[in-house]
Amino acid sequence: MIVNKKVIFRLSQYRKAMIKFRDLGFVKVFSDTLGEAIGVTSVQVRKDFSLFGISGNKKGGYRVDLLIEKLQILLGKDRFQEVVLAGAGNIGSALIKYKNFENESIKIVAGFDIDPAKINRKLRVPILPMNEMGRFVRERSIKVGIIAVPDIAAQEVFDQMLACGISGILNFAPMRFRGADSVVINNVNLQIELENVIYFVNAMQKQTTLSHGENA
Amino acid sequence: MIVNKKVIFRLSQYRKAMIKFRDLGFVKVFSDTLGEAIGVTSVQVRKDFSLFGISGNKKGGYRVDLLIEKLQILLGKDRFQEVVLAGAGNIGSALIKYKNFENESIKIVAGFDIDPAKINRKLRVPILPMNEMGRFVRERSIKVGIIAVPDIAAQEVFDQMLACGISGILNFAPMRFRGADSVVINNVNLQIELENVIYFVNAMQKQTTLSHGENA
DNA sequence: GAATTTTTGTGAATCATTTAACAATAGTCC
DNA sequence: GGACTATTGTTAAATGATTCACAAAAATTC
Repeated sequence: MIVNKKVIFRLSQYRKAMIKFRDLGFVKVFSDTLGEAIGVTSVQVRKDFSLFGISGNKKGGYRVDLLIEKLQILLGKDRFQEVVLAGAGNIGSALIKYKNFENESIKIVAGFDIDPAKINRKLRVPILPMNEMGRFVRERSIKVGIIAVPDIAAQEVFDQMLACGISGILNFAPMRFRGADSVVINNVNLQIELENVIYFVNAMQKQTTLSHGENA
Repeated sequence: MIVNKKVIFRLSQYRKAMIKFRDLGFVKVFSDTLGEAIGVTSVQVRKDFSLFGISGNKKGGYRVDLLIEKLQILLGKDRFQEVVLAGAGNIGSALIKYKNFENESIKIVAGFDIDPAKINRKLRVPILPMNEMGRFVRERSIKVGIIAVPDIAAQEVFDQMLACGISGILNFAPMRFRGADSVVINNVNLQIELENVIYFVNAMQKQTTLSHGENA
């Protein structure tokens, strides 16, 4: 089955909302409640679910526990997912310290950096030299990596990750990789995200100014 | 004109690519070169440009300098954009230290936090008490804020930001805000991004396993 | 237990985005 | 300077995503 990223993104959101509902004591939930929780229509919810063979009960909605379980399995949250991180700079370190991951069965098991000053094998999440990444990843058959190195270094780190069998990457370097077919890449470009906000804020302001102008 | 987020996102990418081309000494660039640089078709590039009245020359492509200038203006990069940040935790601090912003005429002018231990007015980007945010933002007529506080605190910070005139938000808290109409919000949900990568990696692996099974 | 209500699930319709097709035109070659 | 080529800009077609409309079924009411 070919599904697009957005659908899976919504599944994650559904899951999160469902957990909130469960913690509030809900036993059942309807597609419109769930939709409202994440900002989509009830039809969207049902369409998404039908794609994965998730079904509810006419008039009875969806059972919270069963739904969560199905989403967990779909999203691979039934077991810990080990992830490595390249680049122990600002963002890299922030991610390592980011608590939410561990609650969510994602574990950054090691960071890697070229800077010898950053190496520290004693940490809960050790920071190891870049050149040990290959062996580490292969030994543990890790499949997912985070790239948080400066863009100059990113392509090389990317190549190394591919070479040692990583097939999914969360990338914070503001660039596009060569040889990126057959790998899953999610790019997070903070600068562009912020630029985007700024554009729309400015556009709104122009809009307002214009309207005022028209009234004057 | 109503444009969607993705188009503006691409404009940012075009701009970045163009700057790279300029630095490489290019004087002109064609839509297919530019498209390839960011991973879209040449038609997409021209369509996007035509939306904003950016035109090139038949057979001659686009002049690098003029194109950059137009994109700069469109994206509000012709002047510094001041931004405040709420939450000086892991991600907040990383953002404050993030060098790329300043090169790109985005300036985080202050961080705000409730934790007294984090307050430091002497820093290049001072960390101030949360309750000073309103006045600060109003005095400087800042329009864009970053939310990097834990999700429990996020709604309140959001309300405060709106109250003091902020109309665009980059949000790192994994949640949806109440009363979010008439504000631009870009959500960055690191957990979901990673979860997404994990899903597709797992899906790929299942795919492979299945195919092998079929062959056996 | 029939009628009514509520909610799911889905095929068709709409809406949005991307790609294809091609005319227009500027430059290049001979 | 006429023929040829490369590239833009745009209209139309195709594809993709979302919403509408409604049938089916379960629960509730009378």
